[in-house]
Amino acid sequence: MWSLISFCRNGASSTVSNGCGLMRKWNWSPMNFKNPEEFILSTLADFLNQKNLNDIQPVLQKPKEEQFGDFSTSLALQLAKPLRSKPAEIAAEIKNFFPVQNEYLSKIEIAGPGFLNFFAAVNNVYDQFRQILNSAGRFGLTDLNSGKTALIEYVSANPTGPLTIGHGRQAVLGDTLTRLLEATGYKVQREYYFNNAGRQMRILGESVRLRYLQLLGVNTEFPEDYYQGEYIRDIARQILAEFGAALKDDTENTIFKDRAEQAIFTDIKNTVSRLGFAFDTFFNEKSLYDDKKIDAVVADLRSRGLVEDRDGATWFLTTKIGFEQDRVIIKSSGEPTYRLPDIAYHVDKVKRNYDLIVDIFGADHIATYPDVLAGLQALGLPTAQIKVLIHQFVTLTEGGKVVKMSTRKANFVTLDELMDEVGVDVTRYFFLMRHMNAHLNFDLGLAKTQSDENPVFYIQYAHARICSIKTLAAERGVTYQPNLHIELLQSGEELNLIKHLIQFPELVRSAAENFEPHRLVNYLFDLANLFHKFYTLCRVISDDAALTLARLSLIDATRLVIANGLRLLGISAPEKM
RNA sequence: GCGCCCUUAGCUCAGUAGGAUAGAGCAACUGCCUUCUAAGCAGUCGGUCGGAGGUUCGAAUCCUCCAGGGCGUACCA
Repeated sequence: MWSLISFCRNGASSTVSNGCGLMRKWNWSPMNFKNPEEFILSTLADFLNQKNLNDIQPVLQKPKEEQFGDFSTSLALQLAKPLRSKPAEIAAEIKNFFPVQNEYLSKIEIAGPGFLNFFAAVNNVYDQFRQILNSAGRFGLTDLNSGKTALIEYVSANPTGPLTIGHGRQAVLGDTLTRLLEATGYKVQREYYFNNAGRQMRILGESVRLRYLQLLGVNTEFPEDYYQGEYIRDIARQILAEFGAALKDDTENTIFKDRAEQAIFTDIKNTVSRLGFAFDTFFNEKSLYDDKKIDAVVADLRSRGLVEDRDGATWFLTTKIGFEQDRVIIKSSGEPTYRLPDIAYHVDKVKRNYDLIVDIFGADHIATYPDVLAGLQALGLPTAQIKVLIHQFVTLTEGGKVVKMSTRKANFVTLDELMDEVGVDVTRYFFLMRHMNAHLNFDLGLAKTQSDENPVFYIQYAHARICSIKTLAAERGVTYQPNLHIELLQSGEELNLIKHLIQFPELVRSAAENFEPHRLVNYLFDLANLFHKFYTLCRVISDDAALTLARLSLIDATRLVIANGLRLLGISAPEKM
């Protein structure tokens, strides 16, 4: 696939034409650039500068075809119109603009209608490769956003029942995005927003109370819209064990609700912990009422003429700020709708001054966030730092058939049950492997397969294979030293692997910047593929001592990148399989 | 009706700012284990990128319209 390398010149400027007619090759000084990309982009920018075309941004791509070099640009094609010249002629001019001798490129070719194809100097590739083992566990991390803070809110399910598979996708996405943001330097706080006050929680408490009465032999009806799950009975049983029949006539029921909330939150935290992370803060909606932040938002909006009392309810006049209809924020019953606390919560978040605020919602919440952002803007607060991510739903399939996610126990409705069935690594991998905009088809049959059909193991297997080779090398008394003799790595399989490895930091950066963890999954899959190909064709431990050492460095670097990548995904990197 | 997302191989999906011959996994078929893990590798088969226009030297990608699917469009969260 073609790939965009970089849009900026990273400040590593080369010499600029000085207007005295000197060709830049005379005053070009070496050692200014980290890699060929920077060198090419800088030189292209200088070319454009000389032509007074500074508004054009040169773009580099990575051709998928080896014959088209390591980097390619269609700049000459773009310039054909402004320069009123033929692309091929412009390409030739650009090619001549590059210094003949430089340490970054081995050659430049003009191909097709006017593409410029750049071939990286192999020594430069080796230099970049050495960074992998030199950086070790830190390879792939950048300090791009160091010093910045981020808040990421996700899951945020009210404590009315165990986490479902839908929550699972969000939990894994959120955790992995956190890890990716941290890899670019952010200090990230994971927050879980919940409400233990509203109607749902009242029904929860009542559900437990009714089950408790049933356990006591009271013949009572259990309404259909109450919580049907077996976990309600479990909680009722615990209360029965502790209090006996003492609560039989207690209709106040706060004990039922409180015990239910407590038990369910414990359960949720355990599930999250199994997935491999923990939330830093749990933000209770109730605190917004206690701290009068709800009232403050209404008062503030009212003072701006954006609130009106009508039909016994309080309305947010969103039509005044460009929406099609006004929204009720306080019902005639006196209870706020979800919009009001949502706005107040976001006001609180914004005032906590994070450089980045990420909200992850399921597709069913698509309608809520425009109102929230509009509310913030109406209150004069900034929203540019807020990134709202919407993910599509999960469909469970098995044997090509959709598994209905009903409340019936027999189906895998909870995240815990899914992890019991397929394990944490598979769970995380399947939730991460698709773009979050796409509906996720979770193939239970495939996930359960502990064999070659399961893509998770393909990556892990590469890691385990490498560990096995390293063990064998040690057993045979090979003294391994990192980065020795790597110039001996010259075959196509070896160079393909090396070139893929050195892209890792850029890949991590772009996955984080675009909030797209699935890119890392695809990258690691491709990496494993390149390794397996190398493994098949190149023997690591051989009679050639120098080549053995070189290849040990290559597989060790591969192992490191796989391990670092899997760590970002929260997936284990087993040494044996 | 309106809003957001989706439509790419038989199935599940990639395709990262518009680039060169559209990729992978699964499924089907064929080879490769006396050599560091065959949970692997190599190969065959498979596509009017939902449809129609448009912009461009160049479109799966951008714009418009249409069709199909999902989710919303509450004084539910």
